[in-house]
Amino acid sequence: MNLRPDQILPEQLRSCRSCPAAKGGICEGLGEEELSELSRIAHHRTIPAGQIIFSENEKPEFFANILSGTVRLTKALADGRQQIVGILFPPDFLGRAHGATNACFAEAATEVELCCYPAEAFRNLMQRFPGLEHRLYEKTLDELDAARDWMVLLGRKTAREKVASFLLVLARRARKAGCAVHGGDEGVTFELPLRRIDIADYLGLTIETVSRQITRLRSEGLVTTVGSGCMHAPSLAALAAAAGQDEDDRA
Amino acid sequence: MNLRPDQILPEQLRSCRSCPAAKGGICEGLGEEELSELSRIAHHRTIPAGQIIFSENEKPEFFANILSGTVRLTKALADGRQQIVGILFPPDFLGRAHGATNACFAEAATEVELCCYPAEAFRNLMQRFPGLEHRLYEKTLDELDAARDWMVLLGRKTAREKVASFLLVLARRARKAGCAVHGGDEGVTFELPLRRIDIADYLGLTIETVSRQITRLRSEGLVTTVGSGCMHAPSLAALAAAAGQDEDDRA
DNA sequence: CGGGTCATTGAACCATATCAAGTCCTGTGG
DNA sequence: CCACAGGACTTGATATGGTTCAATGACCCG
Repeated sequence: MNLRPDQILPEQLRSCRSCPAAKGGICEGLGEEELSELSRIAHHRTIPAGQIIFSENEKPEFFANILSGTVRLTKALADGRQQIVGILFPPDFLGRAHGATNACFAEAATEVELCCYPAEAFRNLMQRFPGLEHRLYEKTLDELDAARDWMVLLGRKTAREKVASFLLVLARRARKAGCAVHGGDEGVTFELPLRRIDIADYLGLTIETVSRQITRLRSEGLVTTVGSGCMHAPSLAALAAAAGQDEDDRA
Repeated sequence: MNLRPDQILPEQLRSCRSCPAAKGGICEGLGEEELSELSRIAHHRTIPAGQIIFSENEKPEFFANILSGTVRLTKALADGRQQIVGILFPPDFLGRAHGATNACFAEAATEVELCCYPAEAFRNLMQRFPGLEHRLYEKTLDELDAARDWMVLLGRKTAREKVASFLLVLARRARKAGCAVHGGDEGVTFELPLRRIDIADYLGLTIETVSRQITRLRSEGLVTTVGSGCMHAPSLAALAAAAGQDEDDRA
């Protein structure tokens, strides 16, 4: 299965052109040379739902772009209490590009497709191409902003606001993905890529409380259930109000 | 007061050599040229306790190294609820080096000394010197780790564990600053740079709960009060246990 | 149809918030 | 030096939002 570079390269580069993670991913804006070198060390991998992608305190073996699916980043206390500290969607980057060990667990919340780069080779490329490191830095700043928004949620929001905030994040993502340009406040239908237990671990609640609050938001007409694993929000503005959001906050 | 570069440079560079933020700061490991260019655009500033250093959603005018004092980064909900999303000490870097606006408020928790760089000039230097951006990226990754550790605290820890965790952070910092190499678990004396209200906003609690938990930890012998604004922890291991820490966790 | 997982609902409890006094500092002016 | 004013902190009593424990319901897959 080991192809020589000249055999594998054209195929890989072709796939880069149609990559779902090209827009917004770390590859965006890279030059021909960077992209070609990146594609040379890349390989795709599919990971079934529920599987651990890498573990905390482990030496990282690879970094990856997420091509499809949802990844949850978790940390746990000694007695088993868990907190989800990040959710990654395409075209997010997975892995801590510097440092000796992973800072948290990464698990496939759904089936996940990755475009993986061996750690050693990727770090070499980063040293050679400041533009690549620059893209990663920007992505990390965005992750830091998201983490801090979540700290506000965890520390200061009520259960209802927490659940509404979570649904709002999903709804906004879905709207952006559907790239609806209409500025109005029309409804959005979106998938729930997480089970109740994951939502609870993300929001610092119990599954029972999450369930009750979803029921409540439903009874208030802020969301409706569309079959299993799918919801519809008639008004993002109303949902944002329930989330205690700072108006224009994009989180 | 405007000096020509050849006049200001030697003085500035000399002060860089004895800079309290040199060890661990972004300047560490930079070459002569980088350092000299950085020093050329730098100016020092002292900010009294309680003053806002910059505001959320504002275009950043400068970035800075913290030379002394404590800075709190805060976010607020529309109705006034507040959450501290980060605490910065020397030699941390203050500011979001990319992006159009500040992501949160920065306030001087104590009197603060800064080494400021005008935003525009600093970003130019970053483009020219990948090594500088690399240092900043590493620092940002550390901040992200810290933010995620704090998410676990906010989402999953009890009030007692939260307060113990906070005191543990301060104690570990003080120990490291005193650079005690003795591996044993001796006591540490440290300052409390935050008032109760700040501690509460950092831990997602009320001041009353913070006060009660400190009283409780004191009565349990885990800490003692040393005058005003100073505490002593006889055993970091015991404090870590009360913090529900993952043993070797350095946060 | 049966067994498993996931989600919902109900009832009781408890940790933390809230409301309300008090106490301890610290600086200031007489 | 004392009196006292204001802020920061502590302590107490009560309320409550969210957890816990337990049962039930919905769905999927074999």
